[in-house]
Amino acid sequence: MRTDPAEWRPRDIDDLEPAAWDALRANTSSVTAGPGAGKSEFLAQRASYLLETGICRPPQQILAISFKRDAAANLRRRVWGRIPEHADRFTSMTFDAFTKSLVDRFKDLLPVTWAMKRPYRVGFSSVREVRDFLDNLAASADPGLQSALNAIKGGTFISDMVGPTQLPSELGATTTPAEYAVLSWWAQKYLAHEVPTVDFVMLNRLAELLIRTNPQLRRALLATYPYVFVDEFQDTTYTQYSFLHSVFGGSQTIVTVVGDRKQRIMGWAGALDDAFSQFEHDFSASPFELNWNFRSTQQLVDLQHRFAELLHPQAQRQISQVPATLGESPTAIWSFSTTTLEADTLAAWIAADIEQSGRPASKYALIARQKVADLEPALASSLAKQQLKLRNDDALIGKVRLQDLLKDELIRLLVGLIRLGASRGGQPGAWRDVVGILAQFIPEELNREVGSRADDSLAAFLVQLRSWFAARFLDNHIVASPTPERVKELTDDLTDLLTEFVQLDDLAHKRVFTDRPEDLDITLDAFKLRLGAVIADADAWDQVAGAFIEEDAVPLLTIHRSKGLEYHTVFFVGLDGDQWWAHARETIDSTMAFFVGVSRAAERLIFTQCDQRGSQSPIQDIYDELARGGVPLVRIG
DNA sequence: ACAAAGTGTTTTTTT
DNA sequence: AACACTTTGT
Repeated sequence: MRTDPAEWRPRDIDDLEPAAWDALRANTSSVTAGPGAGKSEFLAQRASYLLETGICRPPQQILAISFKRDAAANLRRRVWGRIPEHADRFTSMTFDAFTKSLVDRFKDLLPVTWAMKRPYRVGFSSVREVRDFLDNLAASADPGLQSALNAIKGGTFISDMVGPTQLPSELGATTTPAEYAVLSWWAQKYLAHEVPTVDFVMLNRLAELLIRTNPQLRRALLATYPYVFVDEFQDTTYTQYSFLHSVFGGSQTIVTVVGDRKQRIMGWAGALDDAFSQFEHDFSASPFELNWNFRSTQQLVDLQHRFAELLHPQAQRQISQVPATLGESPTAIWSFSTTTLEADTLAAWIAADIEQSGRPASKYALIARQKVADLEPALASSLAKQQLKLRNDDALIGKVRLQDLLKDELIRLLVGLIRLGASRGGQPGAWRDVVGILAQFIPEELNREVGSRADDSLAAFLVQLRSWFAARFLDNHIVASPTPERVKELTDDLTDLLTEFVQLDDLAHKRVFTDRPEDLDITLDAFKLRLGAVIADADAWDQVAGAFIEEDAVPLLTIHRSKGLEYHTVFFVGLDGDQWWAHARETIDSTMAFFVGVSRAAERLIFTQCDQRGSQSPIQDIYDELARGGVPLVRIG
């Protein structure tokens, strides 16, 4: 039943801050908020508000756009889990999935000039390929054009030139060298190619052309989605923004964008300088700023604020909602002579802190600016001496990065099944997770609670899986380690058993996980590789799921990969010129990256510097600001 | 054969 | 900025 808007209350959280209440009820608006403010949660609550009150009334839908797949999945899970009865009216997908789906569904409506004669292929062009194309083009061009074409950079041609160029509905004479280069690119990759090959920038332009040349299609889209959300708006590229503007600009659609100007870390990849101001201007949006911080203690918020002010002098000070529990000082800079001493000190300190606090290792994180693989060996061996594990989220498992593998829906399902099958019950979280993913095969299941078809078939399968485990003894300490052949046999059999249950050979089921069958193979290969390594090392089947996702390890990750995550204690490793070599050249972007790293910490933040790697002088401004913030510098060794 | 000059790499996502 | 690696010139 519909809730009266005045009576509506948020679910699963105590309350919203006053500014969030205002933004929740507002029309087209930009909502900016610092780290830990719960920006995605705000969008999830606004979705509940619009759907439960009937302000967004059937059959109208909300379209939520994110940049990354896991961000889109995360928002979808929150809303579907909270209001399953409205799940069919909340669409959460990535920018690229949305533009691609438009091209796939309506490609027949493309203008004659751009008609797609054959099925297209998605393919990415290397910098080398782009450079060769530009060189060839220059070689055969008029002398007047040659120097202009040669001056175009291969690395930014797609994002800076192909992206911003609107496709003309009919081809005519070109007026600038850039336009000539862009249309020649389209001619070669799309118009004249035996298999039209496009990347997501080009798909975006085709989708924009479709909407621009088919007013009835645009009207249908606007009628379906009167409410649009965009998350992480600070990282919007010019191409993405221009698409949003073409489709939803000047319409009745109510657009809500959310993000943080100070956390723009994709500038080097083409993100707009200030997407918010542009949006507020073009869409007449009302700005809102949220100021509560649900992540960090006030002391850490105050330190973060020093850097926030450097980036945005008008930044408002956040108010922490988290009580401090640590007695000692929550921040420090540790300066070492050698990398061995640095790694040993960190490892011993973490081990002692875990011993004393009982916190799991996953509440600590080692975060670096770049070149994480170079830092890994020393840190891993020092942690191993303390019986602690290091998880390098950047490591390649087959062709997949560990962090991406662990976020993959299929992998979560398979590991969840192993967890449920190998344990003696008491895994409600894993059960919910697995049923949630299974329910995607049978969407009508979302409307039912306990006793659904997904529950029944899962229970039946787990009986089978338990007997499989029971029949195969696994103890690498008592019995001699299994031979590689035996490990491979166990890995293959278990994988077959699991994928048979998931019915991965069924095309419809396959499509839930990926559009490209060859990617499924890459994911499954990576799954088997890791499963084999885990089985070879495990003492019992109930350890396998935990070892697979290494939930008891200290993660090591780059700032870019840490975005959106949080840890009790963060070690910001390598506060030196080696890791921060680009700081002088791109001070603003570099400081934003620093800000993102600093704001991952909930209660404690320790920086390290090591003479063997680099000195502090190239980032003296950061050291000065930390000193002004009262962060003590401790020399060790 | 060897030194000088040049190039690529570093932070990453999207079906 | 700094390093690894390749190409060019003598």
